[in-house]
Amino acid sequence: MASKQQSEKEFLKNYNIHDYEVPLTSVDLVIFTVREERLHVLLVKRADHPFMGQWSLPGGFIDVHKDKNLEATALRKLKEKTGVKAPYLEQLQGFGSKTRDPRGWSSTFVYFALIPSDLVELSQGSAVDAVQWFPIAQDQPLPHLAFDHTEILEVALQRLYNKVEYSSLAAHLLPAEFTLSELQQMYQLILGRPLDKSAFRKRIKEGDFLEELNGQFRYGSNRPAQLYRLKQGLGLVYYARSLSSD
Amino acid sequence: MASKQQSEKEFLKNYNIHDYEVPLTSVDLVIFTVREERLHVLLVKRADHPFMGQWSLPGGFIDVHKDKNLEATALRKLKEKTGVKAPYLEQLQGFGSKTRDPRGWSSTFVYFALIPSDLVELSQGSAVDAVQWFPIAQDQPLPHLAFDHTEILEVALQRLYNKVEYSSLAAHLLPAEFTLSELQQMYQLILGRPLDKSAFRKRIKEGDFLEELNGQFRYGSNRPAQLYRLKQGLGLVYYARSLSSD
DNA sequence: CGAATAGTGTCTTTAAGACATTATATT
DNA sequence: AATATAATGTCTTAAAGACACTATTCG
Repeated sequence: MASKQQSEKEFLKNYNIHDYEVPLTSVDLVIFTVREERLHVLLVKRADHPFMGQWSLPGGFIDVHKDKNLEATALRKLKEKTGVKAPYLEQLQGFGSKTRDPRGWSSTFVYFALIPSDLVELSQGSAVDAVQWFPIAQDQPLPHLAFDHTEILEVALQRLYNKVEYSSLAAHLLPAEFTLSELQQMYQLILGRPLDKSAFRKRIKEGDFLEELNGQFRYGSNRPAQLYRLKQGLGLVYYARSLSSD
Repeated sequence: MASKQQSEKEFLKNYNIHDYEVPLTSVDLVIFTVREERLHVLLVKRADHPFMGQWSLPGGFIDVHKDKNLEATALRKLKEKTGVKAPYLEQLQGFGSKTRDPRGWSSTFVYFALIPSDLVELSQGSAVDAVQWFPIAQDQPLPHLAFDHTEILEVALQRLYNKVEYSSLAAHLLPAEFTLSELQQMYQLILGRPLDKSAFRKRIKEGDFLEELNGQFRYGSNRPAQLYRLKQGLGLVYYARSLSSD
């Protein structure tokens, strides 16, 4: 153990993390997409112990050589599993306890990602038998998940539902170009309730995070709909007031 | 390395975390209080390398034997430094990178605590020379902090300012019993702007997180003020609308 | 033209801001 | 009574909800 007398340089030369009992630390991801009018979450079947053969959230250990920070680990894992490079990504929360992993004290930094389904190419990673989208729906319960991943997924869903109420978050589940009606449908799908068209559009205009694609429309057997895309480099826009108050 | 053929039990018997290069993992705390009409943050002077002698946020390593989960580590550290057992405590965010600690890849789970100043008894911990409250103010810059703690503190302050706008958070900085005027002053102090008394009170009543202490008043050379306390077991109350929109 | 969805306008409702007024203690 | 702060009431404002109405394309 280091003495107080030595210099910082000397101290670092003698420092060895393996002199201490440390927790396992990993990064896990809750990746959502919407396909076929339904919210889905990405799960992987574990190829190794512990919980071999069970479904779990994608994730893994920090590579102390490759990853420069936590977000880099999350992006690396995301790309391995989905091929998506630039998703909406934010940190959800850390989870850590003595009991969540049979190997011992374990902690994980969980990230929360939204990706438009048109960008996804699922790939089989080296340590997984399978990668699969599972719909989030009452009538279709998810399989039992490894570790505390059922609880983590629940926290992620709450974050999603809440944040959609007062921010532009839902737009990140759509392809790059979309109409206001498509955006409203996305909000409705996630919130599980219809929204008033007029109020919705006033809010979006107020938020000022979309740009009109001049002269570009979505055509159908009706009046064509103006196409929009997200203004670049804006991040999320938050509203002063939540979508509904009761 | 474990083979896929063995049982989970066998696998765990042979598993050794020290076979891998793992990041350092710690828990740090941003502890706020308000004393003498000013927001303060608790800092400790580091007694050991690295950054010996520099001020830093209180924190330390997870004790894999004592701590049952991350929050337990945070509460243990908080109690060691302040004597406070049941503060307002929430997880702020994880921070982790190759460069934040000279010992190597390092990650930390940062917790955010609010404590009423009347409960605090500062104590000198074993690994610190000093524990001290520092005022948060433009005209009084904080010392240069160890690691990335300046950045972490900035994130915590933003969380504080934001959350006070739309929740009952500020009430957790007051002693157990307080008047509505005292509560309003606390909000004003943190937000740095005056609030309208009538609007403020309507909001608090709407939130319904206070209970009147029947017949108990704060006396002065004026009309006595009704005393209130937080309703127990409620957690934070969030408003549908932020305090001000411009 | 009819069907269908896009897009806008008007009135109401809700919660907050501005600000005046009343209430009740001490000195 | 004067003073000080507590507590409440009224009017206005901002943004959302309800809902009707107009616009524009295709078949």
